[in-house]
Amino acid sequence: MLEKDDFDLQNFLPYLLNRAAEESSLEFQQVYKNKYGMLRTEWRVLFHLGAFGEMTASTIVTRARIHKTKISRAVQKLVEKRFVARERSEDDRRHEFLCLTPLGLAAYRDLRDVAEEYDHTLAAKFTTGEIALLRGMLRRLAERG
Amino acid sequence: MLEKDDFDLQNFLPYLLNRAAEESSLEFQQVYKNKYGMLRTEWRVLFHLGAFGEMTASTIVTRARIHKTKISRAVQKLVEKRFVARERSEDDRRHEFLCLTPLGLAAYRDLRDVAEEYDHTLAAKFTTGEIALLRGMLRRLAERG
DNA sequence: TGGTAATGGTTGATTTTGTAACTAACAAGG
DNA sequence: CCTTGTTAGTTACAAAATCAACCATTACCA
Repeated sequence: MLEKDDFDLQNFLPYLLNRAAEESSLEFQQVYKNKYGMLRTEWRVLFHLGAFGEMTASTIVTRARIHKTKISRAVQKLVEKRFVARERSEDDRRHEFLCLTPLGLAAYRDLRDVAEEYDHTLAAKFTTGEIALLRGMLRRLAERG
Repeated sequence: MLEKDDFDLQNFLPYLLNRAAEESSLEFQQVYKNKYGMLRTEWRVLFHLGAFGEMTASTIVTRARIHKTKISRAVQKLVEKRFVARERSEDDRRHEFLCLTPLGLAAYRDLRDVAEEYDHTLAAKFTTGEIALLRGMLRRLAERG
């Protein structure tokens, strides 16, 4: 009934990945939450627009693999906060281009700097080679499939 | 306004870790969801009890780093499903020991086998040495602090 | 003892998410 | 043109997560 067994939960990759992701996101999460009242999806949208420039919501859906309802609501919030502006395409009135406002750009740049520093802190726990390998492996694991 | 910049979002560790975690958990999630109607926290509690044996809710809180209200509700669900039995300690009546029922043990063993196979599939994308290094790095990233 | 704090766990109110159904705009074939 | 199908994005309602306040029990200590 209260048996014990040798399955190595601590090494089960999905569990390990989730735990590492949660733990390593905690501090950075506090920053965009406390400083800008943003949720994770909002942060991701902001960063996509900041890093890659103007794009539509459905492009973000594809690139970030986030469900369209989450994106839709995140964009609404960001528009309310005046971080993002939307503009309907004249060619195809279904498309809506999103881009950062000056206010959104300032927030993005601020958070980008925090993110870069945060990334360095995490990376400092390992050697350069290890970190490069880790990023490569994570990218492969993140591929759809 | 619609500026572009060179911040490498795709290599930002917290983002990469989250994406890899989400992607690599997807399929396994379907299994415990469709087969046993379990949520992620329920699965985690089940696996903790299965892999490490009888323990209290607060021990799981500490080990798995999940908030106590989530654990509390997950345990309720598992008890309803007759997967887990609870028993108050005589020594200290605040403590409540949790353990798997025979039904819960069967579910655990079934899912453990699926998990092991799933883990092998993920690991097969890399060399043995790479995977060992990855697990080690993830464990370090998952440590609190 | 008795008062205060700490621990283990639950509950309730609010926020966020997930699922599915929906509107609007366009495309393509007849 | 008109039906049917597809794409972009929103909305409604149910499910789940979060946060704070809450018991009950035990520990500490004046």
